[in-house]
Amino acid sequence: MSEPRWLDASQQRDWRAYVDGSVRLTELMDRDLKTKHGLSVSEYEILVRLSEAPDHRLRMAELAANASQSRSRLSHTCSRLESKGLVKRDNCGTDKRGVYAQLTEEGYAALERAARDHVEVVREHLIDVIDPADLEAIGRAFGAVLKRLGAS
Amino acid sequence: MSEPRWLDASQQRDWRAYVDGSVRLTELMDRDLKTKHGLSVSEYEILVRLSEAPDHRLRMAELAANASQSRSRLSHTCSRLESKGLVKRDNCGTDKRGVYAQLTEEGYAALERAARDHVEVVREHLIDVIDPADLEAIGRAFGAVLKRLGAS
DNA sequence: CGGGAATAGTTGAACCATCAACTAGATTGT
DNA sequence: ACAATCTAGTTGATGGTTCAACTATTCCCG
Repeated sequence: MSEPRWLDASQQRDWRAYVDGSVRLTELMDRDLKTKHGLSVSEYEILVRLSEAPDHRLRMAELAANASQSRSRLSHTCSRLESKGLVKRDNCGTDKRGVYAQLTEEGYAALERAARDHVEVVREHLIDVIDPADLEAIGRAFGAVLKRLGAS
Repeated sequence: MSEPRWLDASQQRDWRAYVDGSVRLTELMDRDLKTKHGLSVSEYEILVRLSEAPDHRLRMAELAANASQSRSRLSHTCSRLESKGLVKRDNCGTDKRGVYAQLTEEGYAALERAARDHVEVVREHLIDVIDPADLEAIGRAFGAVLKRLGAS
């Protein structure tokens, strides 16, 4: 039960800016995707990961890890996406427990449309308003965070 | 309907690291606060803002803006906090529509306990694992994001 | 003053995430 | 081979968030 090592004033300020800014930014992206394309951020993320996978398909567990979602959440989200016709499930031949999530043509098209708008929002509210060197710093920093988290 | 200005490879990598890292980090903080102190991040944020206000109280609207929450969400969250005895509502004399959210003694004590653990998590998973200059960059960058968002 | 517009805050319903419990198939050890 | 255990994925209940609708009060202005 040692004394906590409090943040100093400048750390406090920077941390607070990050918390507030990222909350507001996520909110904005969420509303934007939802109103213009009927997708939540987590649905969007799923589509992105699938689109980057070979044959546009991934095993559920891999997809969950990839998109930083719990398996349960992925299952629900995937059902929603399936009922919208953007994804379909196939079962895996080699492992009868296994399920592939497969991006449909329609899903790919929806993603392409959404991505165009999305990248514009990301530029307009983050990338174009900060110093390029600061974006690199952000990448470095959160890369380190991921490495730290992965190790635990 | 112009061509979207896609991100280049390095922007893409940095942006992705940020998205993944911040999702995972928030998740971690959430679970930590919830298991150790029975508080969600948004409840915690409310307590923090109140603790920083004069007399430990704020008008609902101001508190909502401060904590980047919708009024509706604040209303619900506040009710929960109230039923836990951490906050109480007082109505405002000068504006009969107005309501003050007031941090209770118990609420302040709970916050103090939670903050000790919380700062440790933030250090261990972000501040202590990144370059101090990168933290400053993060602060600068998200400060700019907030400024951009505030202007819209 | 008085009536319309704006503001403060709450409420309930629908929606999404989380957690624990569950089914079914694979793996391991003896 | 077979029981114990582990992994893949789903499901349903619970609780938090969002959205639209609502009440009550204040502000604005002719």
